[in-house]
Amino acid sequence: MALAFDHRKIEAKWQKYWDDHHTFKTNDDSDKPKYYVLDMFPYPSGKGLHVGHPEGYTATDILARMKRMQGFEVLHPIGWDAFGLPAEQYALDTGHDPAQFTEQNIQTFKRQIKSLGFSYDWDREINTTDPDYYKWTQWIFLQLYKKGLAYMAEVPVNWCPALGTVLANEEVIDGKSERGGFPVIRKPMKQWMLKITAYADRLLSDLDELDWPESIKEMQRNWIGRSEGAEVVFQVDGHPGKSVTVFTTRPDTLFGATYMVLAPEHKLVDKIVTAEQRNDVDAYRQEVAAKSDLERTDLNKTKTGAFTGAYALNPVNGRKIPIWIADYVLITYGSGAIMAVPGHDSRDYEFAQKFGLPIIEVVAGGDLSKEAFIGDGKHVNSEFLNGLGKKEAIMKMIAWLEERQVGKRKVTYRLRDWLFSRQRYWGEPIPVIHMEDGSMKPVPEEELPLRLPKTENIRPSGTGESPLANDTDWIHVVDPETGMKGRRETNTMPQWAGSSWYFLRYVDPHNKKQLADPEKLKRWLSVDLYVGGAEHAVLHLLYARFWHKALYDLGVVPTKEPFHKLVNQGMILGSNHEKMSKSKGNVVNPDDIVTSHGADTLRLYEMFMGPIDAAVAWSEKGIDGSRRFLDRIWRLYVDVNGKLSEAISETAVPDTEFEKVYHQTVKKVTEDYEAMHFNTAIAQLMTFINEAYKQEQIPKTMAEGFIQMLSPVAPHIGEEIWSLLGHDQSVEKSAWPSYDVHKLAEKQIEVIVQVNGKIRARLTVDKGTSKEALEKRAMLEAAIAQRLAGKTVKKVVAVPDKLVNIVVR
RNA sequence: GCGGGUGUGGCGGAAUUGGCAGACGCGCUAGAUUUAGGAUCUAGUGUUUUGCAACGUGGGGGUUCGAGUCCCUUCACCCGCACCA
Repeated sequence: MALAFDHRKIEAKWQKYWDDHHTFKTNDDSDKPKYYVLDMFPYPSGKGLHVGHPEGYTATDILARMKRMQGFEVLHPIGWDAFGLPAEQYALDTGHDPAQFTEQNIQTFKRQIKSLGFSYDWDREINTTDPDYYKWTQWIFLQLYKKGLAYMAEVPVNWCPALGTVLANEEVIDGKSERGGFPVIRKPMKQWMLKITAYADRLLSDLDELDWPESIKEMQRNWIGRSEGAEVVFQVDGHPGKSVTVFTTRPDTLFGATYMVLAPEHKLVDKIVTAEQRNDVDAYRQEVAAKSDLERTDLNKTKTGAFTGAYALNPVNGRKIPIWIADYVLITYGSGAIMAVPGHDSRDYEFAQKFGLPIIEVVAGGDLSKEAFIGDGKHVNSEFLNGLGKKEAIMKMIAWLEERQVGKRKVTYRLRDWLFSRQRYWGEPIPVIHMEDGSMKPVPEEELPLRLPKTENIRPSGTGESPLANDTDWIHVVDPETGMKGRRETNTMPQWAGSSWYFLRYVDPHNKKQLADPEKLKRWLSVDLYVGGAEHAVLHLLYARFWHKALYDLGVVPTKEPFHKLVNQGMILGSNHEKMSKSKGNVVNPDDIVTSHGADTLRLYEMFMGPIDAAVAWSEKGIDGSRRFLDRIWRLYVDVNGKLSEAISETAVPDTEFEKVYHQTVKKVTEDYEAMHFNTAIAQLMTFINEAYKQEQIPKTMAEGFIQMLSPVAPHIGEEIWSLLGHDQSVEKSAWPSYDVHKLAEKQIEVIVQVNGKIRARLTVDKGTSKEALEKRAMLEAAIAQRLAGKTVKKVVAVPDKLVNIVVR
């Protein structure tokens, strides 16, 4: 039996030690520089931890542990994002109480996370379903309400019949619910909205300051979807006082507008439709209403529409143009109406072709018999714009419109207000009372938290009322001041509410009086490093930025942005390179690996698999290899009797080669951890061990330095060997090793000699040997002289410490 | 369709500012040790070739003394958005 360490014993021992000694407790009052490193807190699902979780958690843990050793005061917390649909669905399906079921799941997650040895400050654990926590979620909502950022509106919403609730735009993907993949339909309903659009410009422009992956920033930019253009007002012919406002990015093409299109849901349609067209229009609107979002967009390649019989007057030349309705114009964007310029917009072109509407060229350069011309060119058929390019023409047209008050410059966003209410039980109650007289009254702040009542029937009614509507005791209230009767809001908040500010609560998790002490917020914000999955690109990460900015405006938080640096960990795929799923049978359970190989091995392997942000396939052999490396370290340090090996010696004198490798290792590992290049850092640790095996003796200081560098990745074995090295304090309390630049560099360097770019010889020279000397030495090499014989040297390139390249003919 | 990204051995992946392609690990081969091993140690391992050498970073072209790296073009795959006026 080969020597191997007993991971079960060691891991349990050190986990207990850390707990007993509160090794990772953060001190708010220390003078050290701060480092706030955060994981996206998990949603505690019934399935337990997935191998994807430890990837990001290990990455942040390595940084947290290294930074502590480097003298930082580190805030590294964890908690539970525990409200939300999946647990509730499961509870419904199985007859569980969601509160109980969630608590159970949290215990499972906690046990699993603890078994992996992460250095969280467990005294700061939070839970979004805890009334002491959601008190402040509700408090934030009230502040938004008071600022006019939370309002009720009757809007066409995304209604998901299967889930019995409405969903935000961000939660609908390809016409289906993000959770569960159920169909979603459009339905007008009165709902709570948060005015995220008021922050559209700041959410967009402040992205530039963030150290985030470019792809995530780009997704947010696209989601916000700023576009610049103009609003143009068209009078409706024969209906004095009635007008249609359109938004266009190409006001320069106004002379080419040959018809208008309203969204089928547009309010004006009923007022302007002519008697003879009414049947057509009604039939078309019915047809559209029956279509799902998916059918309206994805599947709909051919244009459809109906003529209203009415005409609008083009403000620029008074020309009468027909008004149509068509579902390629969306009621949710701009003003729900467009001016159609078929010559220079491919959608309008397609529509005009199909319905035989006129096409006029106003920008030269294309071939309108084939397709619309989108590009830039000289304007034609456009009176005062003729001869101008696109940019000047746009400016001139806007000036013209503004002068006559028939239009103006306008910026439009694709971003919609955030639909905030859910007709579900398992969420924070919205703290508002609807009074008898129709007014709304916020629940007084001193009455918060407004607790979610315990109730038997949590099934969504399906009518658009929350299950809370069944709880008559809870619902009915009487205003103590006026005696007026009222009814509580029965909708709850979406899952994204609690996660939009949780990183603030970690800073001061037990504060009874405030969301968090402003002084502490000042000390800890913003988050220095935030790691999590890319699936939250436009959900959590956009909502959290919005709330943070609103709180910034209220003076609650001291920074404009919550997360300075963001990193997305990649997905861990099954060994068949497919996404892990039960049905494919390729799921790896972290518990099994912790039992068979140990937590240190799992952590090491997940960091060694590849770059942190890449999707990499799981490999059985790979995890064996990581375990083998730890065994190899153990055998180097520990003898058969479990004592420190005799090879590790205080008096050993290292040879310069080994010394160099050590200093290189300190340099590379320190830099690579900082840059989150964990796979290459580990490769360097392996190189060091390979070299160490070749030594008769290893100086103790180097042996210690190695363990310090290993311990952020493999903390249990790190602590165990550290104590064998004679330390009675955790390795966490030691100072990070440093390297000596002078010991890194060799005095002698190998320089390659190329002839026509091909390597023909190698020279060993003193470091810093001049170009001229290198050239001379190269020419004298036998192998080189041979190749130069009978040829003409055209050019010699010499780069000191690198190479000599001789070009011959 | 639009936007972003990725293509390197049998596999996961390394390669500052253009300067020895393939670090490290897995797998494989051989040897040592062992009663035995799927344990451990040592050596080897891009392809072709007996060798010299030639070829080699998805394909094609270019810039350069020199290209995985820069430019053009093309193909494949992945992710996001998708009638946004």
